[in-house]
Amino acid sequence: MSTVVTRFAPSPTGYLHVGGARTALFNWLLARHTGGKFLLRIEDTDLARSTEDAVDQLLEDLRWLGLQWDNSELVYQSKRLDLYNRIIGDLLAKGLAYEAWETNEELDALRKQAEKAKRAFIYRKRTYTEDELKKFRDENRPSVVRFIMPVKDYRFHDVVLGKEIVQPAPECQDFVIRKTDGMPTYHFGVVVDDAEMGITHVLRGLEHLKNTFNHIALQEALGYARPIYAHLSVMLNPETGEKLSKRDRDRRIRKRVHEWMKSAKKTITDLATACGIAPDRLTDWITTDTRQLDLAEQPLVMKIVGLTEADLPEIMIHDFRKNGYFPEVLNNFLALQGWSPGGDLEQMSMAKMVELFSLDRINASNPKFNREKLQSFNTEHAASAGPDRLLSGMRDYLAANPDSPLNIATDEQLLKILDMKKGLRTFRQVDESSSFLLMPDDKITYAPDAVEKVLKKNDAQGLCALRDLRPLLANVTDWTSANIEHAITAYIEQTKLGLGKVAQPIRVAVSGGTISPPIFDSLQFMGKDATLARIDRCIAKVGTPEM
RNA sequence: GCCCCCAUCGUCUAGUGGCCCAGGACAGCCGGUUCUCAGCCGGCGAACAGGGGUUCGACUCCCCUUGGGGGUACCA
Repeated sequence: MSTVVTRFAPSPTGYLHVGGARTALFNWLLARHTGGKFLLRIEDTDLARSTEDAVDQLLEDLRWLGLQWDNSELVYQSKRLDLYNRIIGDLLAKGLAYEAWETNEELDALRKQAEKAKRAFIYRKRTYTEDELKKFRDENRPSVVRFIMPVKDYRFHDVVLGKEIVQPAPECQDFVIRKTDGMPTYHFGVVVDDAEMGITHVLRGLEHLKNTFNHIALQEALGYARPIYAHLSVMLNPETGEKLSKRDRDRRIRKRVHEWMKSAKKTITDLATACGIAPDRLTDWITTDTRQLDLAEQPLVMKIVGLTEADLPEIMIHDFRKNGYFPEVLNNFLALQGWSPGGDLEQMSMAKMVELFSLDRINASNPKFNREKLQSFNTEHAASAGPDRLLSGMRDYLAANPDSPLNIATDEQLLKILDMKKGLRTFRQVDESSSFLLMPDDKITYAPDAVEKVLKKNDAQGLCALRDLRPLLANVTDWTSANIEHAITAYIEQTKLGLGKVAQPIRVAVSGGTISPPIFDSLQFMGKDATLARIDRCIAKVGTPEM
């Protein structure tokens, strides 16, 4: 009985994305379920795209999710070139691989030609003439190393698909194993490292299905054991129906910018001046679909066109953290994208998932990622979580959102706010609806539509109520929620106004908007002086002379 | 173009030939509760893509069509 060894092998090109996180989760679950090991390897063979920052972000996200890996020393492919070169040298010496000199342009031309002839492009070993070889060397043309893929049928059993996948002999081709820059290709790196690390189960995205044949051929040539393969479905964006991608956020902003220009009758130049980004840069971005705003530019543009963080689709794990989800809920939800324990069970702890996880209950069809259900899970989890978990969750959210006014709150204050916001969906929602409680007075801005609707409408009825209420509240000696309620209820009975007609003006005066925790509790939280000061300030700012 | 994978309510799914005129969850709709947002309570509508087989019997097995997705790199 050999133990299970799984791995997650991301390439460090940015924050961890949901698809990757699900792959990591499944590998982690399998390892934990079987008492095996879960290893982490960094596939940084693409020199142009890999960064050290990205590695840090990746590790941070994985830790946040609680997917702890078991290798104390991270495996970086970029640090293993000696090993790869030794093996490639052997392959070359044995005549199982060879150098090839075609340029990208030549290969492109061949591919186009094949497509025109309606057949697949297959690369097989070419013999170069002595003259050609001399010419290549003379002009110092860089070469790649290609593996001679033995021409035969390849087959393997896939656990998720539950069947044998076959590649017929005519589709075999000699693929590149070392690039001109001296780095191994993905195919070569995975095969060598999976074998070296003793990986027994490879769970990875479906986009790798056809790569598996290359990997098998290499394993056979190198005398490696074949791991068990399980290819996971790809998660789809419900809006586009395509693979979830980091680009989706940019798309959303782009769409909104178009709407904004149309409805507000603005141009891209207006946008550029408003957000302080060079007009050329923005024009280039808006006219070229493949261009993306970088992380620093996004918020500037979003602010102008009226988009908030919460409006963008979360794609990166970091986005979910910033938007105030529990990591355990995200894991639970991600697990359900393609796996089910069977029956009606959906909401589970990590421990329960570990207990119930099994490969043969993984689905092969591609799920569309549906945020509403995730939100609902988060809501229910928050409702059943104890104060400690809520507080630590809130603290974690605040750490990811250093600009929130709630960062100055004490634990006691946070606990009170959390208690007032029972029924919360996300921590961001708590933040957005409660941060006025801890903001300095002069940071409160009054939302124009709230002022209009709640204070000024009907001959400024709301504002009048505020003026009436001001002395009544000043008379409350013991400033508790219950006493405040008494005072206000008395006023309601006397004036025959509904509670809504009175509570809303106070809410606007105190928070600037129409959303807050229950109003009496909010006033108690702020204290008498702060409450009266805000009411005065509101009357002064909003009150009209003719009143 | 070529190769491959997939197919149950709008979405995620349960269902492994009779337990299913198909169950759950989210979303939706209707009603109730409430000072706002949320929440909560009660109710409703909603699917086996189509066509052939196999079988006493198909959501479940096979084939075709259609639809969706992925790959087609010196990216992983």
